[in-house]
Formats: sequence, structure tokens, C-alpha cells
Amino acid sequence: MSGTLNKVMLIGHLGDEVKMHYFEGGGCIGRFPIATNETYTNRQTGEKVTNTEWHNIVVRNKAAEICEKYLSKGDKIYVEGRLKTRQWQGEDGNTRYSTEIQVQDFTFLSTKSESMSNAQSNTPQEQRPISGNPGTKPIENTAHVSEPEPEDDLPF
Amino acid sequence: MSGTLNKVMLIGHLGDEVKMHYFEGGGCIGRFPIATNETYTNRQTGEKVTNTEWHNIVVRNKAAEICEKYLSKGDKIYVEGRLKTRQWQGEDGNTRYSTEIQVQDFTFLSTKSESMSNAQSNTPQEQRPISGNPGTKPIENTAHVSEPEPEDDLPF
Amino acid sequence: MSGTLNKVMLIGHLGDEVKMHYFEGGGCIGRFPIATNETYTNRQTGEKVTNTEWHNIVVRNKAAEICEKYLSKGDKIYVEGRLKTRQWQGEDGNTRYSTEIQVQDFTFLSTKSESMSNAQSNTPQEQRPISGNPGTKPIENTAHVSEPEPEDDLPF
Amino acid sequence: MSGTLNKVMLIGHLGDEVKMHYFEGGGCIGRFPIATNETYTNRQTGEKVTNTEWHNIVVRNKAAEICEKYLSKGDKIYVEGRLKTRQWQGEDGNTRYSTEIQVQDFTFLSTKSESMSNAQSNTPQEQRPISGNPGTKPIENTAHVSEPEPEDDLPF
DNA sequence: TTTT
DNA sequence: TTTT
Repeated sequence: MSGTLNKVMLIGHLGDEVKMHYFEGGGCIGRFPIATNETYTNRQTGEKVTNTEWHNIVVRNKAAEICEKYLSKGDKIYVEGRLKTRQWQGEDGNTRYSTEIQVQDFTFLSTKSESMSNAQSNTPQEQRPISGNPGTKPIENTAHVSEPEPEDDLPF
Repeated sequence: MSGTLNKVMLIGHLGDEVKMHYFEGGGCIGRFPIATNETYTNRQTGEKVTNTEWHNIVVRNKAAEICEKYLSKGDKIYVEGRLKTRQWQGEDGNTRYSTEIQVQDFTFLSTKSESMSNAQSNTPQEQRPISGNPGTKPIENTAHVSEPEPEDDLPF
Repeated sequence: MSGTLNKVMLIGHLGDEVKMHYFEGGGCIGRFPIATNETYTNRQTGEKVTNTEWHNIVVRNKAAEICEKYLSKGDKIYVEGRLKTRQWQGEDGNTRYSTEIQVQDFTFLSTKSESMSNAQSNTPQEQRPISGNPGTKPIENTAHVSEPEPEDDLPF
Repeated sequence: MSGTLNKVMLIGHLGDEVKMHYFEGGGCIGRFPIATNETYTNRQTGEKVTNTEWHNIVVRNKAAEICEKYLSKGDKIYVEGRLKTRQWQGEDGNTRYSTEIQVQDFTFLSTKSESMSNAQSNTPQEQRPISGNPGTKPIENTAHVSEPEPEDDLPF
């Protein structure tokens, strides 16, 4: 399918460290929040208002490992992905919703890490060994990674 | 500001009619859900899986009026906007979140309406009289509308 | 790499049929033009002006085959890719430039073809046999295809 | 109109200073090139290849003034706009083409300028006095500017 | 050269 | 709750 498009593009700063989860099958997932800002001027009062929006970013497998290795709180990142709203049952029995950005592509726009490898990844295979990708030649402070297309749903 | 980017681009089908809310000051807001689909093949089982994702679309003022007038359940639309997560207190006292797409631009990709005006709007003024824009010359079945930048927060 | 982004997103109509080129190694390339329109009102004269912009679309391998099979002049398509400006020597010895959109992803938004297969492709391998993907089950009139990341430069 | 979309999004570095042109009517235009990079690994040789792509950026009026004031060669910028291919007659009588990105929105991602104002602009009026927008409160090193929708064609 |  |  499907004649539809589901795309999100964000540039923002990490509000926290990357939190990793590892699965038995060998896969993993990383999560972190990023903040975007919007500023405008209130027409009545003339005062400037800044709103901060928080986004839940989810990265998988090799991309997650790279993010964990090179990103820290405060770093700036470009993220591209799709919106996914998960739902679950709250303790009170009510359905709760949480909207996430499932990352397909990203580029570091700043990092505090002094040594950053040229971390481009276009490897399409799933669950490939997370190995020699980063680490060798600390060339620059940016990385560009493309995710393979959606795999099976991990239990998230 | 602000060195950040908050952008969503969707092509999908309306799952329901546009629901309008009118404010005392003259402004209005329209809401409708759109569905996007993602299809992939499960690598273990080989079966094809389709996931539907639902997005809460929010349009304002003139753009809302145009959407209400020309869009119906099932119609296909391109929507561009920014992510905004609203929060409120649930009856149980817990904080609830709801993520919306606040529309900045859209284009109709199909409509059932037989008569559709050439609804291009780039008018920047807020709360301008919703007047002759739609309705007069039913030229085509597409519309392209750009929203002026964010105004004051309406009570939504 | 690289901390940069090169992205184009278009919705437009094919101005001509898909033209295919086949290479010895088994790869292929498809080219077609798509038109986008921009309409605005001249502020001095009040008259409505429409500008048409033409874009040179380039698709590779499996994606090219799908486009050739299902797209015709006049069809509407969503195309996502990157900008690439090729240059060559004109007969007069001057350098000439031509900017193309190298497709990474696309979705059919309309087709005249009566039988359209469910042509989703996320296969990452290069030069894979172009085989059973289209053709079998004519399910719908949309296709969604993602290109694997850039390969070696074909002689184009 | 028009049921079409013409959108480019780039993150790249300025390859040169902003070149300004001023018109009699009071408008102005700024031009500068930005570079994006693409890196991939040649599958035959295993060597890493980097391609640089150059894009011709065109900004108008107030946005142009801001760019000229705060951007320098080497700075990083996010740019959003539409593709436009201009054509003209070469001296040899042949038609030449040049594709540009006409900026609608941008955000500075780095600047060398020590004092940078909070340069958000969503002013919709054409040819408005380029005045107090920048300069007052040097808050940060980023700017975010949205262009009003297309105006009359300037002689460019 | 498309579409409305 | 859409569409194919």
C-alpha cells in the first residue's frame, strides 16, 4: 500500500540522555526526548511568547546504538521518521495514548563528544551485528543514518 | 527563534467529518482525524501486515471553514503542520496527553464535493471575515491553503 | 556523514510517459517530468496567475520498473528524493547544468491503469531480480516504494 | 490551485557570502550557495565516497536582509522552499536552465556572528520597511523566518 | 509536457 | 473512524 504519507521532521535539542532497552532476540531500542521551540508575538500585548514542544523519539537497533554512543542531553539533532501513537491500559482502566516519532533517518547537528566517527549507515538487514560501524576514524561531529524499512513489531 | 524545526507532513484519508468549534471572538477551529497506512511483510511468517495510524488534525479560522465546506469522511488530503501535545487533567487526577497536528498548509487530493471553489488562501490577517473565498466559482476539486503563522492561543 | 540534509517532496502530474534506460549490468533507470503548480493573485492587477514548474524525476531499478508499469502521462504522484545537478559539456564547449530529483520514495496518488498491484517495495538489495513484485494481485491503485540508499553511480 | 506540492528542505553550509540585489521599488533579493554532502560506500571497491551537491538559494526582502546580516561563508543553515527553474537564452542562442530554491522558511544552525538578534519574522506584508526586526536584543545564534506567500514576480 |  |  498505500497512497499515504506519514512523515515527521524535527530539529531540536535532547532533553535527556538516550535510554536503551535490549531485547532477547538481539535487537534494541533507544528513547529520548527532544524539544522544539516556537516563538511568536502576542498581538494584544505585544509580548514575545516562547512555547516548547517535547517529542518522544524512538530509535532502533544500530541507529539506537549510535545515538546512545554519541548523543547527550543538550545535543542538537535532525530527526526524520513517522508518527506512531501507542495505546495501553492505565491502572484506572482507561486507555492512554502516547505519540512517538519512530526514527527513519537522522543527522547529528552538534555533539559534545570529542571523538565522533563517520557513522553513516544504510545497511538494510535487520538485526545485523552491531559492530564496527562507529569508532574507527573520528572524522567529524556529525552522523547520518538511515533506518531500514519497518520490521516486525517488537514488543513496543 | 529558534534553530529548531517542528514539521509534519501527512497524506491520508479522513476518518470522520470535520467538527467545528466557534469562539466568541469570531475565530473558529476544525478538527478531524486522518488515517495513514503502513504495509510491510512479516519476515518470519511472510504475511503482509497493514497498520493504520490515526492523526488528530486541527485547522483554524478560514482554513477550518474551507475544510468543513469541502472535506468529507473518506476524502484524501495532504496536510502540513506542526506537532503539538496538549495535556489536561483526567477525571482521576492524572495528566493526560493528546498529540495533534496543527495545520499550516494543506491540499485536497480528492473530494466528493461536486462543486469546489479555488480555495487558495494566503491571507495573513487574523480573524478576517470569512467571506467570498469559497463558493463563488466552482473551478476544481483541489484547494491549497497556507496558514498565517501562529496567533495567540485560543482556549484549545 | 554528514550533518546535512538534501530532501525534495513533490506532488504533481506526469507530463509525459516514463522513459526507461537499461544497463548492461542489469540495472535500469526511468525518467519522467512532473509538473507542480503555484497560483497567486497579482496584487496590482488582482488577476490570478498560475505558474507551472517542471521537475525531472529519476527512478532506479525496481522502482523504475514499477513506475514504468503503472504510471502514465497525467497521473498524479507523490515523490520524495534528493536534488542532484548533473553537468556536462555542451557542443559549444560550455558547461551545462541539469537538476534532477533522484527518487528515494514515492506513492501513486492516481493512476489510469485499471490493474495495479500492491507494489510496496522495501527490498534493500541492489540489482535484485526484478520479478514477482508487480503484477500478480491487482489490488489497488496506489503503490508505495522506498529506494535503498544510494548505490554506485551508474553512468547517468 | 492546485493539489500539488513543491517543497525542498536542506541543511547545509554556505559556500559563499550572501550576494544582495536591490530593486527600485524597494524590494531586494539575496543569493547564496549551500552545499550538502552524501556519503556512501562503493560496493565493488569498498571505498567511501563523498559527493557534494550545490544548491542555489534565493531569499527575498526582509529574509534576505537578515541572511545578509547574520550569515557568512561556512555557516550552517536549514532552508525550506520551493524549486524553481529559470531559463534564459545563452549567448549561443541556446536555452539555459538554472534551478534555484526559493526560500519560504529558514533557521540558522550556526553563525559566526557574535551578536545575533532573535530574528523571527512572520510578517505577511510585501515590501514592508526593513527596520527594527534585527538588532535589538542579541539573544541567541539562531533565527527562524517564514516568508509570506509568493508575491508578484520581481524581474528575477 | 501535467492538472484544475 | 479512512483508504486500497
